[in-house]
This record gives sequence, C-alpha cells and structure tokens, in this order.
Amino acid sequence: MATMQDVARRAQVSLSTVSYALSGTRPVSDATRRRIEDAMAELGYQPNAMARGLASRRSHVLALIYPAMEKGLGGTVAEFVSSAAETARENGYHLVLWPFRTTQAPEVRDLVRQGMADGVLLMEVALDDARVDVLHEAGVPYTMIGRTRDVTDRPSVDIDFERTTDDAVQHLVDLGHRHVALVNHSQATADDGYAPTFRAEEGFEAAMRRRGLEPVALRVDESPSAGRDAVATLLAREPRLTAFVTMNEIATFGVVAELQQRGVAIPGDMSILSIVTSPGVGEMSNPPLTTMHAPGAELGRLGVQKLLSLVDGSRPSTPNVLIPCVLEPGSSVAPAAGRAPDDDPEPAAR
Amino acid sequence: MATMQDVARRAQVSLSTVSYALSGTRPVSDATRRRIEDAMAELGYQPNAMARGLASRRSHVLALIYPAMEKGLGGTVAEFVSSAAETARENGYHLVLWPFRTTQAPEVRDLVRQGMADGVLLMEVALDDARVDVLHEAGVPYTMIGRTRDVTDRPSVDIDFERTTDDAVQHLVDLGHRHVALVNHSQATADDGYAPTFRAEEGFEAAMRRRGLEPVALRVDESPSAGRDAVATLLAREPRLTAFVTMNEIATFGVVAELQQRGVAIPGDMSILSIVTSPGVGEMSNPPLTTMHAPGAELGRLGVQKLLSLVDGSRPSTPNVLIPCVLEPGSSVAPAAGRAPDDDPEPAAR
DNA sequence: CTGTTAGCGCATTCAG
DNA sequence: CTGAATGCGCTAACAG
Repeated sequence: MATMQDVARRAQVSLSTVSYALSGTRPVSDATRRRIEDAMAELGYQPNAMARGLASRRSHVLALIYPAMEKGLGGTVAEFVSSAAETARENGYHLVLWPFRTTQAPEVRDLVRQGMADGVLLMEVALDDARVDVLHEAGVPYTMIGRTRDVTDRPSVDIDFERTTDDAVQHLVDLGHRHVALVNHSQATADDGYAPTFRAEEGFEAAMRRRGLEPVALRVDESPSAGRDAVATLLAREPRLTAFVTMNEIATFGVVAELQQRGVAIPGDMSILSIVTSPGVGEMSNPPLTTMHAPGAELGRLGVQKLLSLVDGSRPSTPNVLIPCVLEPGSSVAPAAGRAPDDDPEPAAR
Repeated sequence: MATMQDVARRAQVSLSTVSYALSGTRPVSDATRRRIEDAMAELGYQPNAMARGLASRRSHVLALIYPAMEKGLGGTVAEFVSSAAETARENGYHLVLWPFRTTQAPEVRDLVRQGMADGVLLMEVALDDARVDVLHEAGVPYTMIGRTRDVTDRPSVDIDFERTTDDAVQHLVDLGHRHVALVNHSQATADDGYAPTFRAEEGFEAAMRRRGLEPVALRVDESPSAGRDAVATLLAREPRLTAFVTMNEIATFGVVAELQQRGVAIPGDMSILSIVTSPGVGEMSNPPLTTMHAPGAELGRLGVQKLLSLVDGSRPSTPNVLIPCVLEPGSSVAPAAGRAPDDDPEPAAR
C-alpha cells in the first residue's frame, strides 16, 4: 500500500505539501498540485483511514444504534438504514451498526469513548431512554430518530404522528366517515415506553374530537389473530364503525381477514387506512390497502444531515424536524356507505 | 479522555505494561495487573480505536457490501444484517455498511485500500461479479453471501437451493402431488446474473425429473399482477397442476388472489409452498402460507465467523457452507385432491 | 516479569 | 507558496 510519503517522493515535494494538496487546507500551486495528483494516480494512493483518524481526531464514522435482533428490520427501518448509509457515504462517512437496546447504555458509553464514531444516530428511542443521557453527557454529537418525552436540547428527526393521524382522519371524514376506530400497536409496546404508540393514539383522538367525532382506539398485539379479535372488540364497542385506521402491520392482515370472513366488504362496507406502513405491504393484501407510508428514506437522509451538521460544528443547529407519512392510494378506502363523498355537515374546526 | 499513558502513571507502571496487560500478549504479574485494572476503572479508560488500529494495522471493522438503496432490505436480508452485526460485535468487531452494486467495483477497491475494514462480506453476488475479483486481487479477506459461477478458492456461505427445492418437491410429492409448477423470480433478475433464480430453477427441475415428473417453471416479475398472470399462464400450460412452489414473495400474493378469485380453494384444490421467504410473510396471507424460510440469521452468523477465521489467518479455512431453507408449516399445503397422502406409486429415485 | 523505544500514516504547527 | 518537525495513542520489537 502506497503511503503519503511515497507520493511525496514521487512528486518531488514534501510530505506536508501532499497532505495540504489533499485537504485543500492551504494553497498549493497548480504545477505541484498536478504532479501530486499524477503521483497519486500512478501509485493508486488512498489515504489510510486509521492514520487520518488518529491525527485528525475524526474517524469519519457514524454509528447507528438499533437493537436489530429484537425488533427485526421491518421495511421502514430498512429504508431508513439504506438511506442513512447512502447519505453518510455521499459525505465521506461510514455507517456502523451498533445493536444496543435501551438497557445497554453502558456499552454505548464505552464504545463512544473508544472514539470509533464521530456521531451517533439513535433509533427506537423510548420516551425515557438512558442511552440518550449517556450520549448527552459524553458530549458526542447525536441525533435521535424519534423523540424522548422532553425534546429540549435533544436533536431529533421523527415522524409527525399528529399530522399523520390528522391527515388520516381528514381523508376519511372527507369521504363521509363519522365513526372511525384506531387499531394501535400493542399494550406491550406502550409498557416499553415506545413513543409512536402514544403519539398516534393522542393524535388520532385529538383529530377526531376536533371534528366533533368520538374516537375509538384499541391497543392490539402484533399478530393476525389479535387483529381478528380487535374487529370483534371494536365493533362491539361501536357498531356504526365504517372505517379503521390501523398502525399495526401484522394485525391489519387479521383485521382484513376477519372482516372478509364476516362478509363485510372492503372497501364497500368498511374502509381500511393503514398508516405508518412500510412500502410494499399494501399490495400484499387483497384488495391492495390504501396506506400512509412512513418516510423512512427521508428520515435517514435528514437524520444523517442533521448529525453531520452537529459533527462539523460549523453549520448552525437546525431545528428538529417532523415529517408526516404520505398517502398512498390503494383500494381499501371508499366513501362511507349511504353518504355522498362530499357530504360534510360538520366542517373541520381547524 | 484518558489515555494509556494516564493509566500507566496512575498504576505506577510503564506504558507498555498497560498495553500488555490489556492484550494479554505477555505475562503480567497479578499484583501489577490489579493496579492497572483499578487505574483503568477509576479513569474510565477505553482504548482509542484509531490509535489501536494504526499501530496494529487492524481496524476491527468488517464491511458489508450490499446495494441497499436498490434492492431494499427485505426480511431475509434484514435478518442477515442483524445477525452479522451481532456476531461481529460479540467478537469485538464493528460492521459498516457499504452500499455498492456490482458495477461499483472501483469504489470497493478504493475503500479497501483505505484500510477501514479488515474483511469484507459481499452480498447479492452475481454469477459474474467484478467486486469479487477486486477483493481477490486486493488480497483482503472476504466472504461471499451467495456464490459466483465458479466457487473455487472463493470463500462463501449460501442457501442450499438444490436441497431446498428438492425438499419442497419431496414434501409435495409425499402429499400426492404430481403436477407442480415453479413461480420463479423475474427474467430481469436472471438478466442481472442473479444466481438464486438459476439455482432454484435448476434445482426444481432436477428434483421433479428425478422423480419422473415433468417440471413447469416460469420467471415472473416481482408484482402481484404478474403473479396473477402467472396463474393463467401456468394453468394453460398444465391444467392438471395441483401445487405451486413459489420463490417470489410479491408475486405469491398475486397468485393467491387470482386463485381465490377463480374459486380455486387453497389448499383444497391447489397447494402453495412459498420458498426462500422471510419470516412473517406467511402470516400476511389468508390462509397463512406454508413456507420454507431463508436461513438469514444463520448465514449472517456463519458468514462473519468464516470471515473472521480468514482475518485471523490462524483458524484453518473452513469449507464453504450451504444451508437449506426450513419448512414452516402453514395452511396453504394439503394432500393432492383425489389422492391419499401416502399414495406414492413412483418412489423417489434418490 | 517489566521498561524503553521506535514507528504506524497522517494533520498541523512552526519556519522560511 | 513550500519544507521540516512534532505528536495523535497505541503495538511490538528490543533490552534487561
């Protein structure tokens, strides 16, 4: 492997000039620059990552903390990871995977102290998350994907659950629906402090009440059978339901199956709007689901950009970002039975 | 951040003794070892990754090449990545993501020369893959997940497609099926030299012929509608079909939908066995699919272990590994209509 | 069993 | 605009 010294000799310049030519930190005449570039090309020179890291105290590595083994890598997370890795690379950074969960804050602290990463992206943030405190105290640049309970001084990018649930409700209300239920994530996720469960629930309920409608929400285990049970429970609670908003991919398949088995037509008798889904799941259902899919790729890109702005220290800290899910038309949502699409007696109060 | 020098001073020993105490490369008396450990604990010392890497010429980083943006991270890949990251971590290594496709061999070469990674895992290997040649020539330890056309001297771990397709056919034949079709990946994947498409096709056809049966195989685009079309095409080609083996998750949903629309009962009239699937997809169908799911986690673990054995150079190079998919019972496979489950007039020739 | 020392390859300060 | 010299924090000879 050629070193910078080799390049210097070949280009008849000093070591430091090569270094400056590479970094642009100091002016270099065109003539010598050309000689240096030629020498580098001829030698196939690539700067050594470790040496550069040691001297500059910058590893050019970003860490992504995600408890992969436990949570699996669903479509949304996959989109996020891909996009984050890509964005990092475009900026000359590497992305490493650190599979730590909330309880492993000490391991996070140790790794951070080793200086392997210049910054940290933290996924699956719980409402109260020890890892965030560790990062904060260690003084490492970091960005949360998601949000703790209190976001003051905590850089983050997240899905805009309030806007997403409001858009979902608005879409259904526009189609004449008045009795809508939310099939939420499980009680277990709530017990773990999983923020989306709370934010979606609160957002949905607020969106309904804001329009003078009564929300019906249920926390449902992530399984098809739990989805089936949810249909029974929710219809018992409110027989006039004409639409489900679901934020639970696996359970949604159970909801669909149960409705069809009961002879309830989708979307004729019942509309289903699956929110915060990953790409592709919609078309796995029959009829294809109308979805609002999570902005995984955008979050990945923005998360890395925000983190890099912190790492550089130069760019001013951008405000925290919230991105809503995007409506992806399918065939599982239709006007409420017995009402015209635009029969909207109670205009939104927003 | 405390350095090794700080620890040495505090423990009243020399710098090198601390280093040796840490690495165990040289005997250290219990007494001094204790003093050193205490000092490290009190200072919260963590060895600097860059310095260690520079001095030892070992980054303790493994790279995973996967063109994430293009291919997406399906369930199987996700399992693989998680498991690989976890296994790497258990062995004191980090896993970085390098999103390069087959055409980006030059970029791979450059990054390898930077010495950021001690070894490389290569996914989505095409039958002919320039990245493999680059790695081979660069002399970096690497392991393919998948296989090029010729595997001589090329370390790899892969799915055992021959065994998987044979097991699939055997399972169906045991249930009395005689006319079975394969819904394969698309022609586009074949054009890209995507090995699984070929290996599954060849394995399926051989498995059928071996039992005196006529194989019917079709390459199908990765979409539900293509899956629907495939049903028509295949039934036209062989009306006596009683079972589909599918290796195309998205298309499988179309197959199911089309059959149900035609009033063909699953599994009463037609069995569906979905192979090389990711966990969870089976239960997204109604009825839940019988699947043979890809050993993503095992491949991740074994791939990293094999790579690490190459990196260490010590452990003897293990032979290449092939792992079959595992049958996951669902409700989409049943005995062939009109035949007893064990009515097997043509015993397998194996 | 322990100490001393010379780099690893590059960024950067100080001279010119 | 360019060169020489120092050190980042650690590993691994070399010397006792």
